[in-house]
Amino acid sequence: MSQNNIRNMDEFAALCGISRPTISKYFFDPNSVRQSTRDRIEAALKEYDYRPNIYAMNQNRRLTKNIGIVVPYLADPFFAEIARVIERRCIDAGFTPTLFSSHGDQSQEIAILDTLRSLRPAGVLLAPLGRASDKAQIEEFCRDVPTILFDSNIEGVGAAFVGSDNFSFVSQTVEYLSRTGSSPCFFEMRDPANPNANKRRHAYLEMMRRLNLEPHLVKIDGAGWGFEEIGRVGALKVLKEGLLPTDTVLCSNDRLAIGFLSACHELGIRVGRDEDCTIRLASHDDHPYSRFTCPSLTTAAHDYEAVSDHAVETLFRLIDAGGKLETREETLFAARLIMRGSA
Amino acid sequence: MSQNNIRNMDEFAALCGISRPTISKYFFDPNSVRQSTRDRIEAALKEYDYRPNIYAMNQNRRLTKNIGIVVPYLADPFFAEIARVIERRCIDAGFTPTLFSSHGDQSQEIAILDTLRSLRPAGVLLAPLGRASDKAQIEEFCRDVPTILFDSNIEGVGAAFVGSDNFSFVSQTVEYLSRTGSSPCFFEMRDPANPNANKRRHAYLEMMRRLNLEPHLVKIDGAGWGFEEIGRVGALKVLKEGLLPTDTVLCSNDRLAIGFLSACHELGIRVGRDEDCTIRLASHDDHPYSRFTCPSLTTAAHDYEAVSDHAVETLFRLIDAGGKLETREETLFAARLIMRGSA
DNA sequence: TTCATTTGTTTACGCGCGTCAAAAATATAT
DNA sequence: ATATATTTTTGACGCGCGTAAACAAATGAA
Repeated sequence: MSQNNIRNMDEFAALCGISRPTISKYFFDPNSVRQSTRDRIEAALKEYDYRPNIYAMNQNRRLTKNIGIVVPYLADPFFAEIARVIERRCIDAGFTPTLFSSHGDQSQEIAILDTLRSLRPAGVLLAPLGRASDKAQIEEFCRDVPTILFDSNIEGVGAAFVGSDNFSFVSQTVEYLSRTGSSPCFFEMRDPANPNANKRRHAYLEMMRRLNLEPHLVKIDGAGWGFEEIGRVGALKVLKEGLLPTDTVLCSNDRLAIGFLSACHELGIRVGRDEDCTIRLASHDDHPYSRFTCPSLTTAAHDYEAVSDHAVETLFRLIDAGGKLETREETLFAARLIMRGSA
Repeated sequence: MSQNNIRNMDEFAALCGISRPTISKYFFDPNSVRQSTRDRIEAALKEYDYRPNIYAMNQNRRLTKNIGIVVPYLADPFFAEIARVIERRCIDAGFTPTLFSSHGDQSQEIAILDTLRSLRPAGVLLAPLGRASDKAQIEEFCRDVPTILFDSNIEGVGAAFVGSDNFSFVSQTVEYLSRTGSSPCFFEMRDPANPNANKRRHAYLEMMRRLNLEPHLVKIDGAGWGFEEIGRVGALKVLKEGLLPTDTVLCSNDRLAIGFLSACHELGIRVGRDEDCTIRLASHDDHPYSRFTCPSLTTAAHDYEAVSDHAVETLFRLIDAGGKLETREETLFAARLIMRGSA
């Protein structure tokens, strides 16, 4: 690769022997020029190592190739993992994804939307904070920027929602636990930040009703995104005070369950399905660490790939359609029960 | 806030009653204009909600206000956490941070550097992959872009390095374990991806020499960034085959230890310092989950805040100095021993 | 008041690229 | 070969802002 310092597209076009508007077209969409032309450009690209100035490009383009990815809490490996998959898909499709984390904080989420506005992205994949979100602000943002919501839904907001089917999660765990032992109580935060938590509670109640079993909700205190600690403290209290109505516990999510397991260990309570165990524990999400807890967690797994893929594909359709979809689609993917040591 | 659609800085300047060059100055540095002028601009800003076009801004600025943050593996909450702190500091200082994860992959790390070049950032905070990094490429990048390395050092590359003092980590754990029970063997990957792992091994050997104890290295197979699984499989093998030379194990890092604990649980081996336990286990990093393992992990904690703060401060100094520091600084922060249930 | 210093204004140019319209060149089909 | 469709070229303008120089105004101390 020769070390020619090419300053701008004009110079590169001259070296290619191709006009600048054609080069410009190529960089917006390599398929928009004839194959022979494309080959010549790409040959020159290899030789001269020119890259267009992204700022000058984006200043005048109707539509940038940027895509914003917003997750509520990146220190949760679940979101890190889903962000990774989404990022990959965007890059493969020729877009430039930028990752943002709200870090569990409303003002940060709003600040991110503000930043995203001035980035003028082609589209945004947004997993809202949930209850903590400023819904009016998100709604306004979605009116201006083509946005797909994922993970956590806000009714009527955004062009589509892609997530997991909470009933599928809970029905499988409840059915499994009830069939293989005593029926579960439901362990959750009193004021869950995430709307999925509410859906899971309803699913639990509905499943227990269908199975003709008595439901028990165990609600613990705590706020914020430190779910493990909230689960641990809540479990300690419940266990010490003997408030657990059954010997089978279904946690709303894996991170609470991780805290629950920690509390059990502290108190010398054995968890699992062996004879010497006094509690069975299951939960939902198939968090990346749930395989490594002691005992490993029986849980219901998200279809990460399906959610990521469908969210991205929907966004691409939305972008192609010019930012508007006829109807707001809601797509939910079923869970897969993962049986491990804890129940 | 009136809904005046302000198209550009000219219009906003007119509404302010202030010339455009002054407005331009203000947006580059609000302190560069007189207080009374600043007040007038900010009053107008409140009223009219104008935001300059970032693409037009960055196209012509000598220096953008962008800062790149690159971590090797974002699904590791350790990096997510440090990235969060760094991000915050950059925003507070008036910069626009952008977060990238190499996802444990060399080609992605190179692609990120490529992207960063065209972003023309004021500076970059880079935590390299380590052994998997293409050092020549990173070196070349650092020649062009003001860069601070953190977490994982590459000798002589970048304007400075900020990280943790591995000897401080290992000396404290080795000393503690030796003092309170039998001396530890060192459990690690055969070919660690991260240079810190090598430093920790050397520190272990050196400490054992100083304490006049016989060192034992237990090396396990495995590649990639799935440390928990590598640790679990490695521990299963070592435990089943009775290859453990002592009943006290010091893991190179917490994620391996999490896998080790998982293996112990599978085999019914109790870990901790109680009388009925057969193994003591400790490690390094104070991973966000190490508090919630069963038993909770005795470990040596990074000074997250200190590392983040110093890395950011060094970068700001570097930017102020025009991208060059007289000498390449290496700053290492000591660890803090966290005694928990596992040892 | 006077003068030096800081701060803001005016005017003008340029950055690198998107985009448009009309003309020219090339490819494809008949 | 001719006609038609597709692609590229030419030439030109504009985007929104950074920046520079010369000048004017405000400030502040003596």
